[in-house]
Amino acid sequence: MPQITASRAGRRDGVPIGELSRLTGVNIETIRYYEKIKMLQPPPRTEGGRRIYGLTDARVLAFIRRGRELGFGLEEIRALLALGGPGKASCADVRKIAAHHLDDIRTKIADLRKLEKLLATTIAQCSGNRVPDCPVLDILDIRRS
Amino acid sequence: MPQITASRAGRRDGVPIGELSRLTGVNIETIRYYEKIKMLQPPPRTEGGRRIYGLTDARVLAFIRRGRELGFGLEEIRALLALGGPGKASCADVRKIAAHHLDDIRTKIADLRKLEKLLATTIAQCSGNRVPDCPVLDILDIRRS
DNA sequence: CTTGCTCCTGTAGTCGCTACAGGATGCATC
DNA sequence: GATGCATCCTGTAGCGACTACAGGAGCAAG
Repeated sequence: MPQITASRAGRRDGVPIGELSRLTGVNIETIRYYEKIKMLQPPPRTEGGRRIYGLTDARVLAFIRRGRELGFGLEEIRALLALGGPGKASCADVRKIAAHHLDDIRTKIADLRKLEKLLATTIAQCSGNRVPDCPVLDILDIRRS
Repeated sequence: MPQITASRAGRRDGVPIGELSRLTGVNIETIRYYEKIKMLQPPPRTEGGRRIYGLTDARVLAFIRRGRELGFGLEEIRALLALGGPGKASCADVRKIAAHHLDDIRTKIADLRKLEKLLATTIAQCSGNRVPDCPVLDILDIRRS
């Protein structure tokens, strides 16, 4: 079998941090940061002290990255990893986290939409001339709004 | 006469920081923070060293607060204050800052809407049962997405 | 004069990174 | 085997916009 005689966790040919960074699109410093805050397990090292990563690390890191892209906080992602991890995931728990996050997103969208409308109509009223009463400053100023 | 001979800038009856905080809805620590980063002029002090604020401070602070509520960054607000300040404001400049900010808001809304759709449809597919393949974990996992 | 509130300065923590400084390692080439 | 250069290491400080102390001083009422 060409399969692996691993030192620890099924890992031969590891990649150094720079290549993991390229593979996953996550910055090198960010990877080390994730290790520091325990989002990632500390990988084994070379004799010289350099980190060596395997497939599992790449997948976990990609998972984290995707979660961040979806706007999850690191703590939420940590929870999702724990749920998805040792196979004992209850889908309902995962769903709960995601649903909560969806609520947050919807609230943010609603807030931003209000802002957008207010700003857009205000800017539309602004001629761009040098006018003593600027509508944009007006909505900012308590005296008039 | 019980009246006060104002020390500096036409200011009688000043209020202490706690009252300014109540008046404007801005946290005390935040007010001091604004002073430190020079969003606010350092106010005069009592003999004992306590800050005394006047009307102008309250208006500026309210302006900043409103700007923050509208999602402007402190640097943008600083610029707006400078423009609106000594009466020499060109409305076009104000408009430019606001329009740029509006662009940002619209971009954020668009991004969040994409996220919302993706998450919402994914969560909808989730039964909540203990299923080996959780759709929510699936979109996070590189293997399937 | 004591109680209790407000206020003071200064520092450190939040979140999720990013950007150094000042070295050590590893690999290819001569 | 020496050299050069890319990559890596640790540790610390910075970003934005605050918030949260710690440890002390001021001040008004009873």
